[in-house]
Amino acid sequence: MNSCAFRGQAIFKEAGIMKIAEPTVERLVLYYRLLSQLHNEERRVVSSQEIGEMLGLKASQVRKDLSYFGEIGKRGVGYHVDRLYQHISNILSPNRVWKIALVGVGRLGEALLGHKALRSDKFKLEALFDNDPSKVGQVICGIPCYDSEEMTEIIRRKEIEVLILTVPAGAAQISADRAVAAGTVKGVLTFATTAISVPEDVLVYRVDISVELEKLLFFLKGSVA
Amino acid sequence: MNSCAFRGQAIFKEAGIMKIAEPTVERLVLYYRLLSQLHNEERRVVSSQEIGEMLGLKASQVRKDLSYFGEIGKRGVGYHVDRLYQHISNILSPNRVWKIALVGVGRLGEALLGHKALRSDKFKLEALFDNDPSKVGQVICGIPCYDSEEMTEIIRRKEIEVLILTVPAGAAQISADRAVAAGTVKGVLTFATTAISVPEDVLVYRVDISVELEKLLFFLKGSVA
DNA sequence: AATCCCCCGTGATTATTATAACAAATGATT
DNA sequence: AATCATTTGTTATAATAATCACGGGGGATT
Ligand SMILES: NC(=O)c1ccc[n+]([C@@H]2O[C@H](COP(=O)([O-])OP(=O)(O)OC[C@H]3O[C@@H](n4cnc5c(N)ncnc54)[C@H](O)[C@@H]3O)[C@@H](O)[C@H]2O)c1
Ligand SMILES: NC(=O)c1ccc[n+]([C@@H]2O[C@H](COP(=O)([O-])OP(=O)(O)OC[C@H]3O[C@@H](n4cnc5c(N)ncnc54)[C@H](O)[C@@H]3O)[C@@H](O)[C@H]2O)c1
Repeated sequence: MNSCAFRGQAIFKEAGIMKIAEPTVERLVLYYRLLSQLHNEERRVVSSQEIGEMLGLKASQVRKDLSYFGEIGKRGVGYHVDRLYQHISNILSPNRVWKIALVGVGRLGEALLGHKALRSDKFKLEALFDNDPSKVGQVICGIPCYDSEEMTEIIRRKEIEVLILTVPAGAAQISADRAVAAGTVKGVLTFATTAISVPEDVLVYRVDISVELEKLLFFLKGSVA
Repeated sequence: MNSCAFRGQAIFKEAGIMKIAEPTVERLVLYYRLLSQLHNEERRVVSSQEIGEMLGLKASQVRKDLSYFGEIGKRGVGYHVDRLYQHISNILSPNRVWKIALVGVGRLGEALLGHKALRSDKFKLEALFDNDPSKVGQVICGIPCYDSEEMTEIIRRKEIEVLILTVPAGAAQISADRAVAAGTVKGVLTFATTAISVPEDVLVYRVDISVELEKLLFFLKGSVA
């Protein structure tokens, strides 16, 4: 089963190629988490209605998302928890273990290092980079920290494919440039509060905490008298 | 100028009520940051084309977003940097200084505390909450940390309106419940990797780092051979 | 086995968001 | 002043995403 980035409702394509919309992938991860929980609770079946209530989604949305991958539920009954869990797990599982690196071992970088989000069997964190002499050369959370000046060379040598950027805004572009120059980087997850420009074939995802807070406050302004 | 949360393209309403789509608000924050930078560089004018190039957006998107708030640009010329900066600042500025609290002073909570995202004149961080005895009673980054058992009472007394949730997933719902019980909370920004359920009139924004990483990996799988 | 209520899968519809296209305005140039 | 190259504001259109609505299994119950 192949898949690729796509803006639009998920559709089956003749050639066996499946294109899944980003909002659907996001919800698949939520379904996966929920199923994991239900699995642990030894729950046997669950309906789209129930999934929707637990995640704050419409039942029809849940059914549509799940139906993109074949008829996995049972009419009149619901979805078999373990089967659906395994199914979504297959969909989300990568076809390889990605090699990743984190640039900027500051407050946020260290928080990430300590968190389970970076302990996944989908990737292996192979290197850290920083320009702070007190960090370079250290082994932090079991991962060696290198000088960011050597980034291009080390990323190329280690064949790092994914970059997590937790450097200050001013260092984001130069860090991205150094990493991309290695030629191995396929994707970047950036937390910097600035836009970065990379070659077209590098996929960038941005997590912008300040923006989310601003949006919350903006819409609060309108909803409250 | 009033505004409220709304799913759909921004429209002027007769009554002077303006409804702005969330994607537009998100980009407004990006425009604001960029304008701040251009302002510091003493740039005088900028075109929608240039803004778009710097932020990775189409010029037509930029013009559309900016036009919701009246004719602020000058045809044949572009947008006057300082004027647009001030204008967006007005749009984004709250009609009050929000009182906020942060629950869960762990790795992520502390990273946020140290970051400028929580040093804004749009809100005042009034309280921290944790259930770790080594944190309760301390003053962390200048903010007092209270026992999470006392949350309802303290939030009510301090009239906290916005909550930042950085507790483990298992503590997210109980924390939200305790806070909401105070009756003063209007909005929540949660980083927990779980859904929380709150009354309809409480606005929830979620930042889910693991989900973003999962999405990146999923779409990498499809884009790479 | 007939009846009933349940609940999935899916095509149709609606809602939302992005892009394109162009008239109108602006300042520069001749 | 007329012409021209620009660049906005805005309407029209396209693209994307969510929801509805219903056909059709599925199993329990009588
Ligand atoms: N901390 C937060 O809660 C938070 C919230 C929102 C956004 N962010 C964003 O995340 C990023 C990191 O924030 P932070 O709070 O961890 O900052 P920080 O200052 O604590 O850490 C930044 C790290 O990057 C390193 N660094 C600086 N320049 C570098 C370079 N050229 N190459 C390699 N490393 C370099 C520094 O030595 C430091 O270790 C920033 O862009 C920030 O805007 C952070
Ligand atoms: N650290 C990260 O980079 C990261 C990444 C993605 C998601 N998250 C999410 O953010 C949240 C916090 O993560 P973290 O890494 O900071 O965890 P952490 O364990 O470092 O911190 C959690 C804090 O919450 C406190 N706490 C626990 N139960 C509490 C309760 N009932 N009331 C009040 N406080 C309580 C703990 O004492 C601790 O100080 C989690 O939901 C996590 O999934 C964190």
